[in-house]
Amino acid sequence: MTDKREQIEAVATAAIKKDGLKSVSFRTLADEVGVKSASVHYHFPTKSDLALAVVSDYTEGFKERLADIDRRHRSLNGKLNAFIKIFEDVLAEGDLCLCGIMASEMNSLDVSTQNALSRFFTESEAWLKQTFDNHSEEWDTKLSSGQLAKILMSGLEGGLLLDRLEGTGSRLKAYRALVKSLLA
Amino acid sequence: MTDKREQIEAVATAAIKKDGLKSVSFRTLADEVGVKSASVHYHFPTKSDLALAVVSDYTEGFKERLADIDRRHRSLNGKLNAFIKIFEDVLAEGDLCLCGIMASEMNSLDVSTQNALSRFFTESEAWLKQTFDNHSEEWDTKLSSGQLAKILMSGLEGGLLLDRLEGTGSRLKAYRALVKSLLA
DNA sequence: GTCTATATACAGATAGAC
DNA sequence: GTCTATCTGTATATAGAC
Repeated sequence: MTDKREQIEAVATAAIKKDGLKSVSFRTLADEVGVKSASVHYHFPTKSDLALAVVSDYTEGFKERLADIDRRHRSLNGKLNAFIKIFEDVLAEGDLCLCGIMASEMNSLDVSTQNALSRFFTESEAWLKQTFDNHSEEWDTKLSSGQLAKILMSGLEGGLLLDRLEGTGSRLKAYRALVKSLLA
Repeated sequence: MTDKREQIEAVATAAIKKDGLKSVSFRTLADEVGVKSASVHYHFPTKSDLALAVVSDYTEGFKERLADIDRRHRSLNGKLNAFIKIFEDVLAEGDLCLCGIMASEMNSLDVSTQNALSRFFTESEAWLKQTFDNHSEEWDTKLSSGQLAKILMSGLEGGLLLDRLEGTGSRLKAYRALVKSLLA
């Protein structure tokens, strides 16, 4: 069995992706990993500690997936579609992006967690921008690589949010079409 | 002074746009309108009743703004930029779209409220699609009007969510640039 | 590291007086 | 329509034994 602290984080992450940090309690976490709530407080003294740990881990995992994409795909088309597939996989689970749903709870998070969330989005956009820059001969539009990065990141976060309401993936599909229309 | 029920709804709407329905309690609502929580329960027996009322009102108000746009603007460019400005105004208040933030709380809402949220998005997208169709000679892209509608609605919801984290409006600005690039 | 037990606060909701 | 009072459940968090 994995380390208890990691187990708690994993259960918390899964729950937050479904319904946000507010819906997660030390009691429910404790029940799911088979301990008492005081033990969860041992690993994460306050809820803020848990929030920051979960966001940091999620960001690290996301960056690993981006590194995977860089390893596995050579074309801009391949890379962008693999990026979109990350969101489609989240949707298929009935989840949201952990950082997206926590962004909607911004006003009840402490500043360090807010900053960690900001970093998730700016770093993801930085990867997208770099990807466009590295493949400048494969796309053609009046928009800059930085604008395209922001459009894609925002659009996929929003598309996930809206698509989950109905279970269909029509908005994420529309973003696949947008990407296709940008390619030379 | 306005009707108490409307006053409660207004205060609830403002609070939800900041931090979601979960952060709103009958007690805080009561305090803000100067009554006791039991009186709030008189107007809205359960929290679900309040949620549905607030979403319905918000949708109605949003549709009035769309009708205003149709009255005030003749070009596709003017209409789309006015549409984006709705989101920029929400951002300037430090708020989110009420239906966007409640979509992130989907799993703790009852089905009728979930359906009302779905309707908000599909009707907004329907207005966008119709707007593109009514101005077919003013834009030029391989994408369909329906795809453009979904891309814009998702992107603006997501852009608002991400931009609010930092206070800047860079993602919404990128969507202004995207719209510009679509126009013939 | 995990437990029992508890402090304190706040949530949604209702009964019944006025 | 609004009030006081209360029920019941749950939240974060901590003290102290093992």
